[in-house]
Amino acid sequence: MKFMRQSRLFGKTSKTVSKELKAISHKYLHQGGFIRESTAGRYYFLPLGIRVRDKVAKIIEEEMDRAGAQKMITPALHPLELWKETNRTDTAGFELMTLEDRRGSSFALGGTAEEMIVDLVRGYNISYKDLPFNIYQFSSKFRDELRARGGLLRAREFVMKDGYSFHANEECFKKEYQSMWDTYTRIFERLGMKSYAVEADNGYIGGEYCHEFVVECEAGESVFFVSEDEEYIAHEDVAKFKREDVNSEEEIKNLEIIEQPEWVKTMEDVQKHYKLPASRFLKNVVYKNRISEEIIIATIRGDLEVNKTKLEQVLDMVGMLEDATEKDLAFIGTKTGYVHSWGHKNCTYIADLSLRTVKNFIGGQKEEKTDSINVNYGRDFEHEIIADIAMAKNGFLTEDGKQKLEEKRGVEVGNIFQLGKHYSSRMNATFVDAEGKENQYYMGCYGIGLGRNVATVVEKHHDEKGIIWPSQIAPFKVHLIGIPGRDGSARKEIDEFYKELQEKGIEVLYDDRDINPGEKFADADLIGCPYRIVISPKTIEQGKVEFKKRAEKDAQIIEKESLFEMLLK
RNA sequence: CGGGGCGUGGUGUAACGGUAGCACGAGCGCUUUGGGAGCGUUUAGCCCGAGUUCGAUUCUCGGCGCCCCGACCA
Repeated sequence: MKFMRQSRLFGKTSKTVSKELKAISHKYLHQGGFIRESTAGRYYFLPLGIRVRDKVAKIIEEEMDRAGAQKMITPALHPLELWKETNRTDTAGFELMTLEDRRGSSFALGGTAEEMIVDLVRGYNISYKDLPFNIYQFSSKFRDELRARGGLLRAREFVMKDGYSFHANEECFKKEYQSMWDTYTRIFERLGMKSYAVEADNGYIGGEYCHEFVVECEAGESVFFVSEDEEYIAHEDVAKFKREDVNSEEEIKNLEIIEQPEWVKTMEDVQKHYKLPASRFLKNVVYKNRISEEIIIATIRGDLEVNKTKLEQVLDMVGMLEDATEKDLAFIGTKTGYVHSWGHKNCTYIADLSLRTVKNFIGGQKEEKTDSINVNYGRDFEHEIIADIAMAKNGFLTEDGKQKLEEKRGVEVGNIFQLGKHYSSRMNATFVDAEGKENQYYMGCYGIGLGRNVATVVEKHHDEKGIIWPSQIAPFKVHLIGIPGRDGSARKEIDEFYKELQEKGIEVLYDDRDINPGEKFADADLIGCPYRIVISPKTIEQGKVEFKKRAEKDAQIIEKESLFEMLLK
């Protein structure tokens, strides 16, 4: 539908909004009559909202098609056995939603569709001649998020475009990865947003590398780091950085156990007590593998934080680590504040690279009244594993030490994953190669959440009065405001003008409601169509129309002809 | 799952151990008509359950739901 009388439109605007809605996109989309809450994280898309979302989907579809991908659709209920094949009933980071049918068959409500697609593909006799291909769908995804937030920014049910590509080998995959990279960049550009392709962690999806496309904005949850030349862009989960030497000029001293007052307990206390910066202390962070129950002690320089994602990757325990409890500490014979950097039994030690940057550490083996000083990594203790398991921070240097890293925050509007043979090997999905041998597929997958993109556009394009939609995804191109005048005499001309816009094929929302002009203007600003046209006795008298861009402050009175010319351009 | 806040007409809110008030909205009438207008009138509400009490919307407990922070995740 290209036109609509506002008096007939389902879904009203509201002047007031609950102060509980904090995200600006949530607020405006609710107030403007685009969405309505059902339960936490599940939303109705009202006529205005679905128009926008459909336009976003259309842009995505156009670009996916242009890249040679093919649209299809999978069922929403996935046989649970498939998820078991890849072990994702255990590792899926979101709580998988499951249900049974009357026969007792178990299903997962699809949260992502790798298993389904691989199951589909492996059911065919596919040869290398059929490869590569990229198949995608738009479908509702169900994720039992621990916490939904920010309206459409993180929902429990949302429509996602997810694509899956199948290849004979890595080289072929890499071309597709690049193609999807370019496709995504174009999509977000067309949606009116600048995106960063951010190196990220694959998480429960699997595979070895991936990129998040992130649009910078305050409401976002993705924290990432950008080098000055923007060559290095990485999510905080994976961001690498240089650990600078803390005190390389210092002489190495002998290890000593010294007395320490009992009030010295926390990191803050020791800094106060020794009057030294945090970087001079050893810090131990304890985790437990929730599946194997193994206790992990990560030792790190006191000024750094342990990066759990990196840690899980290094230990090959993706999605399995949780904070150790007091009970877990008791299991290895200690308690909070008294975890040693060496010597505990029944646990695995791992060191961060930063331990090599400090001479004469303080701490590492703290008892009730004593602590160790002049501890040197490599001399006094050494862990089996030493790796990069630290969080980067704003202002840290890139790995080569040449540039500063700037911390940014944004919304992850899409992602592309290298999956490699993660799924094809676990699910034994093969094709026949040129030599007639069975070979596992090399795969990638590519996702974009529609609602989240709608919300992100609002986060980026609004002012204090409401939304300012980019023309290409606005619910309507033109918001026609009729002011019939005191005696209603202009009504006829306004209706005629409305008809004229329709005949010319211009998308228009016509505010024909019998309310005050001020209310119409306020709603137009809130709804945010890119062009506002006002017809009133005043404009009719001049034989012209009033025209205003939502993004601009002032209106202009122009000839109808030049208006049409501009709108049809 | 941990911490905090909250649950009153469609929306936003107030008060109170005993009668639930206001504003917006919606309906009707009149007026008004270029930035959420006015007057009158009508409409509509205490999340659920248990307990304490003569009496609970109010106090207590439990449940459910919502928002925010964290954990988690994309």
